[in-house]
Amino acid sequence: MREKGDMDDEPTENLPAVSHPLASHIGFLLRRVQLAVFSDFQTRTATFEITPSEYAILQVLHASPRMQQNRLAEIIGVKPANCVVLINGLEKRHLLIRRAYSKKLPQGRALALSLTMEGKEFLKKMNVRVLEHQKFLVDLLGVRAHEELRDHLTSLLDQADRGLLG
Amino acid sequence: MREKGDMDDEPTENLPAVSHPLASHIGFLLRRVQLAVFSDFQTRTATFEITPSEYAILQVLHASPRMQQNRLAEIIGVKPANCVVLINGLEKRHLLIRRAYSKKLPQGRALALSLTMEGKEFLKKMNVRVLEHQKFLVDLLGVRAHEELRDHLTSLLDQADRGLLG
DNA sequence: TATTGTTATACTCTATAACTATA
DNA sequence: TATAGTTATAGAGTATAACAATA
Repeated sequence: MREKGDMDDEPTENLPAVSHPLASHIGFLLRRVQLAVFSDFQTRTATFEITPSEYAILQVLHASPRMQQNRLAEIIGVKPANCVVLINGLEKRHLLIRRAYSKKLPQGRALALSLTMEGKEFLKKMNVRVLEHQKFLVDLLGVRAHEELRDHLTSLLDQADRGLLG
Repeated sequence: MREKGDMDDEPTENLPAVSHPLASHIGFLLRRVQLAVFSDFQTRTATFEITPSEYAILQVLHASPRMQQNRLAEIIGVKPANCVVLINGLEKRHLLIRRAYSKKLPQGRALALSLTMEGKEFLKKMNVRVLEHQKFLVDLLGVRAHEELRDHLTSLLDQADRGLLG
């Protein structure tokens, strides 16, 4: 039965976003949540004037020094061409160095990337804020849910890297 | 103890991406997974020539006809100014219509957005592919993990909307 | 006059192709 | 000559401010 107010040009009542059909779309949720999480990251690390992608570079090079650019680009999910610009900026700030390999494995024009001492100290200071950011997410979700979220995202990412997705 | 091969200019061995410190960064995982999931969505719906954001608009308007643009923009997480362009394109394709409210609630220049019959049929056909996309994700993760992922993302999104994040 | 929608614009991110440099 | 890196450029997505239209 229709109520008296149910007229054709009446606007839809305001509803919380969660009640919409998009609420069950993983892709939609991923996009919204990613923007929010990045925003929190950026806010907490604003004084370091660094983007999430640049942070990813420093973090990967800290764990795996003397890495090639192409391999680094693959890991952080950025095209080699775009990675160049990021690395240029970090090199100008003396946070990392490019060195030619003198021998061994790589072919062609391969360069080895490593953090400078300055870069390591920078990363150490920045990680204080990044850990606060991560702790904030854990506190919001709870330890268990945070682990589940991380594991499920990792599972999807692994399968995407194996070509089962995308 | 250091092995004989442990020289200073030797490159780091190749490792699966998952072994990197970024593997526990929710923000990093969200970005990578979102790109992969969107890519699968785009591939499966390529023939409809529609972006995820445009799909979100159609889906929301189907569930909530006569919605205002500002409210729609808020729900799909796009600035009103950018939403205009998306709506223009969908209107030119006759998938939705803009109508002025003749009376009642809204103030100012408010317009009511609704799907056309063509828009509803378009969405119905497209949803066949979108459901395949969603089923693919469920199959990859398993029903239980998919639900957990959705719930955790929703939880984070709700708290972000309440200003606790970002 | 407050609210809603629109335009214009700029900035970032991402994608592609063509080009350079090195083992 | 195959591999790695670089340049240039184009296209999305996003953000902001100024402006126009309507109750």
